[in-house]
Amino acid sequence: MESPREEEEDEETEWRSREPPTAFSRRVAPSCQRVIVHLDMDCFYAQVEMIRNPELKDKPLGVQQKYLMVTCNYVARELGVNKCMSIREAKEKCPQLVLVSGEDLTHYREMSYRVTDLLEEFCPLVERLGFDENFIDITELVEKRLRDPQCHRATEVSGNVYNDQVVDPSDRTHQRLIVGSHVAADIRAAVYTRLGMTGCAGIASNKLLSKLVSGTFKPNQQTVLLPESSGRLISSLNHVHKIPGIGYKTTQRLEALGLSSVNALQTCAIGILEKELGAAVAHRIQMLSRGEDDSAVTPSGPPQSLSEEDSFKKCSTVSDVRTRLEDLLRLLLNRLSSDGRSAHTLRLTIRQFTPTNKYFSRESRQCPIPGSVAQIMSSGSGAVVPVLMEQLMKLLEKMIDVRVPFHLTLLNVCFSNLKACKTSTSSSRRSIGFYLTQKKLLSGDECGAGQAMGSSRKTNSSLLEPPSPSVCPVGTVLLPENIDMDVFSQLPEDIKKEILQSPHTTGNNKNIQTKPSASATGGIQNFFTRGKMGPQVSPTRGEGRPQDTDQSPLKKYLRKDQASASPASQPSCPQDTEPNTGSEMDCTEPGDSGPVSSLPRSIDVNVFSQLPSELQKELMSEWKNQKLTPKIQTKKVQEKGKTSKGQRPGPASHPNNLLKYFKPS
DNA sequence: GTGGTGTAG
DNA sequence: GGTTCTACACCAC
Repeated sequence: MESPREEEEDEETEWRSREPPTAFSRRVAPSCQRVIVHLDMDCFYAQVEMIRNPELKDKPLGVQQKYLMVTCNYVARELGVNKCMSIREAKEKCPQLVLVSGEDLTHYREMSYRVTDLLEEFCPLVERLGFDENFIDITELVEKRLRDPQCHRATEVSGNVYNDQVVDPSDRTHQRLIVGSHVAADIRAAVYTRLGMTGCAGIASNKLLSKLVSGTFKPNQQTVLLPESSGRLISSLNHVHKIPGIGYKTTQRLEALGLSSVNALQTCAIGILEKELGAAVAHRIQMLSRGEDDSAVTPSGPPQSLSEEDSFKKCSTVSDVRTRLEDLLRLLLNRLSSDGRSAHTLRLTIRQFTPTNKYFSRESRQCPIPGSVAQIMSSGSGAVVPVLMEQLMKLLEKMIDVRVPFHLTLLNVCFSNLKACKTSTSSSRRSIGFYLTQKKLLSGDECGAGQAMGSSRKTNSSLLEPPSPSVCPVGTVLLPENIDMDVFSQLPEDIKKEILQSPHTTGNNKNIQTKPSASATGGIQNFFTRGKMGPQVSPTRGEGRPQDTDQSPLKKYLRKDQASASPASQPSCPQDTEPNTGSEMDCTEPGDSGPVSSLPRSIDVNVFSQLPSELQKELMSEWKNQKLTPKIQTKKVQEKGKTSKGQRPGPASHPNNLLKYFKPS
């Protein structure tokens, strides 16, 4: 279920769309004409565990996270165990309870997306709600079946009818829901036969009602709600808190107004609600209390952020924090690599323990990840770990002073602002390549298009449109569509000029200016040149502008420690023989050199091996020939390069290489 | 873009 | 309001 605010916005949009239609108005069928399925997998984590280990099927099974049993199978439920019980209580009630650890969500996440993927085979309008629930708007599918003369027209509902209401096959709305129930049955059958998972479905005319009705017959059943019974369903909720979309805080405020029953909320004067909650929320929740919900089923697409977290009794030393953060980070990097996109924002969230407050609420700090770093990250290389660790520790120090005693009870590391990344070798079905065409807009902020990162569902659809530089206001960058602004902004000025002068830049060059974005001004330099954390901060060598070729971000990432020819025997980071601006970042992971035998010693084999093979070949060729004759190059840039003024350091002499790392078109 | 808040499973 | 590990949206700034 979407948050109330989003749905308010939807409502507003809907309302506007009822005005005389224009080319842009989005006409949505009246809610009674829609057919929405809510699919809720039965005790999802437990089912996944039983599929992984069929021996558990007939045993009472609980899934444990820390000291909590987050879910259990129906065998356990029959023995008195409930989800969210403490482990101790569950064991008391059911000594034979089998417990499996559910802290690693990998398998659940995978199955969750497999379910969503399968649903998308039926219909594109699938919205995820957590790992185990999906909304599917099957209106089109139902209409198609109703129009199809070949299709046998069912007169009976498949599954249960809420309130035992008698269906009227001559009623058009009933017909839709009858057909919808058969579609839902087909969907559930497919989920079972192909994935081995069972679940409950609710079929109704909107998301709210479909969700409410899906739980009325459990497990592994489905229920249709006919419109005449919606009042009864909504009234069956004995408290406003039971209405999806009204959470704890809103409930508190409603109770302060003396409103705890659904009926009280339905009949409350809107002015009173507006005064307490604001007009938008007031309107929204009163609609919900009446069973009305016009919000659209919005396809979720791939996740917009990836995070890993861990909670614990106490973490109070820097070294402990580092260990925990690094564990989380490595997990996250693996996931990012599988995902196939690059992350452009890094966030650290903590929860502090204070004696007075017991649990301090979460707080977080985030920072941008420069494009070039992001590219390396998504390659799956562990080489970025030290760099990111340093950033995480900096973020931590923005929240707490590590020199005085501290007590953390939770750490969360999050990658967000995920963008398509052509260099990915991922074949993941959820990878961005699955969703996007090869065409991609310049990122929204650079275009001034105002595409908030938080609303990338909309961004996703925008990405399917051809690039339209015309939307960029004057004064913004008009770069070739295959150029990553993040990377571009970090280049030396002379290289920027060279690129912009190349015939690739079809726009008006006079308009071109680099955006003084965070990534441009502080981004990569901050990432690479600040010393170690807090009390141990060491003066950095060569802080500031890179001095030579190897100080470019990419070269720095590629360069391995000079002394680590035998990585396994060299766990620490020895001194670099070259000027080093990168603090810890040059301390790369031990790599497997594999067949790559003729790399220059300064190159990290592990990182090298993650590069696209095309680029590997190119680099090898260059190193071998010691000259600039790569097979694949950004020709026009190189041509321009020949005419550019004077010698410039580093990347400028390899503009083609660097350009390979710019975002794909 | 950032950080807090609220909601959800 | 508390107990896990997420994920998303909104909004003020």
